[in-house]
Amino acid sequence: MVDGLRERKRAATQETIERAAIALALEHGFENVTVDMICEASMVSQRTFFNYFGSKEGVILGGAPPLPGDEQVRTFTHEGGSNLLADFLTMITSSLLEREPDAALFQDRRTLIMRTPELLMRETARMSESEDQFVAIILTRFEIQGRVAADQPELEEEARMVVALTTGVLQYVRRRWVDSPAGASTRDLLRTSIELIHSITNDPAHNPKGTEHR
Amino acid sequence: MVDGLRERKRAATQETIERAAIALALEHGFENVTVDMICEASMVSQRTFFNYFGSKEGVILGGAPPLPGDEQVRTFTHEGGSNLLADFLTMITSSLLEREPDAALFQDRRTLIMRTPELLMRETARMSESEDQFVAIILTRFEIQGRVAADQPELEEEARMVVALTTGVLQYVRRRWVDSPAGASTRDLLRTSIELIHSITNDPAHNPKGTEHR
DNA sequence: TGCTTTCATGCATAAACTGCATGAATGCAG
DNA sequence: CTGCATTCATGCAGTTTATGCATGAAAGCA
Repeated sequence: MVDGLRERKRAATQETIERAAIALALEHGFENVTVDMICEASMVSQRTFFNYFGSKEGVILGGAPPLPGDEQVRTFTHEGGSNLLADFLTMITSSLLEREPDAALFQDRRTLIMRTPELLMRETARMSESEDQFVAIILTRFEIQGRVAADQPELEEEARMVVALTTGVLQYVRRRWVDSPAGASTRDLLRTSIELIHSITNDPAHNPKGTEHR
Repeated sequence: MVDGLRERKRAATQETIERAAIALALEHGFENVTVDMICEASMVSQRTFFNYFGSKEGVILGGAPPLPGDEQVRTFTHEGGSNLLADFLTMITSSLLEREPDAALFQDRRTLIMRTPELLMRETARMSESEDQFVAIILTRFEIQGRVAADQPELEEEARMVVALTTGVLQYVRRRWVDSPAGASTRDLLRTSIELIHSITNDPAHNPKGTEHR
């Protein structure tokens, strides 16, 4: 008795609705799809749709906020290198790229979010809502690295700034994601982005040495 | 003939609605105020409200996106120091603090936006929509500083990263704005923020440690 | 077999918007 | 100041997202 019949039915219904919604939105554009259209395609009542997802955006964004998994957090806190921002950014992007059971559905979902400003904005907002949890993760890393909380407030401020900076950089990374060839390496993109940040913040003279990318 | 009667009436109506909306939202909270309430308070029809502002959010955010004025842009492009990010951040925050005719109304509006996540999100989104204009401003500064467009693409990438970073830092700055004493100096806040960024990104070992394979 | 919990649905309603028609106010000749 | 064109405020009907409530059916369980 792994699953009750109820749970299985519930999961099936949810998946049906999600697939219908994503397919419709990919075809007509998110804003041109009504909840009624999704309901008809997935053969549920409108009320059931809202019981499951709460909003039209919810069905595309998925139920849970994109938080990193336990192992990703562990890697970040315990095996971090010398570059805090880079490591954190790596963890976040990993969690964004974490795939669900169905890889194709995952891709469709990401495509849809990327091409719909409103959805992108919502996803960003959702991540900001998790700010406190991110801060906690970073503080854990500080502790493990021996940066004790003699001055907890300062450490927390630093952590919050890291989260804020990451939010910004993510905007940049996402833009590069959408209008870059499908197979482009995320790691390369992150590396060049980090370098760019350094060249911006590491001035004063800002001397572009032989930094050739691509 | 400075103003036609029409223009004056129009301006008066707009102001009446804005004041009513902001006052109501400050008192009851933005989400607890309906458009109908605003309309009743300002004695216009609902249709007129939407003719003026297009949306419930619009009446709080104001008509125009918060873009820096010409003089602010000039200061940024011509009298910039060695710190690109700091200068740009300064320009943006200045434009956010630029006051309209009525200073009190301006303050109310800011307070309201700061304490309402949804409005804050919208304002952020609005600013992101102006990304291209910001990039153009930064590129102008590059040009004036002699960084010629031998490699335009790289310069543009750098500019976009600056805008992205600024978007992130703004989140941090705004949070400090809301829960800090009213008289706190914006300049000090910016300075400490910039220092924080440097201490985060200035790690000596700029060594892109090879992380796991994906 | 009966009882409880869960679930899908219908119904009513709120609230944000939009399109369209219309009459009134304003601007502008003549 | 008179007639015409433009602009404007409004009413009205309709769409869409979203919520609360009641109800009967299905699933779990004793």
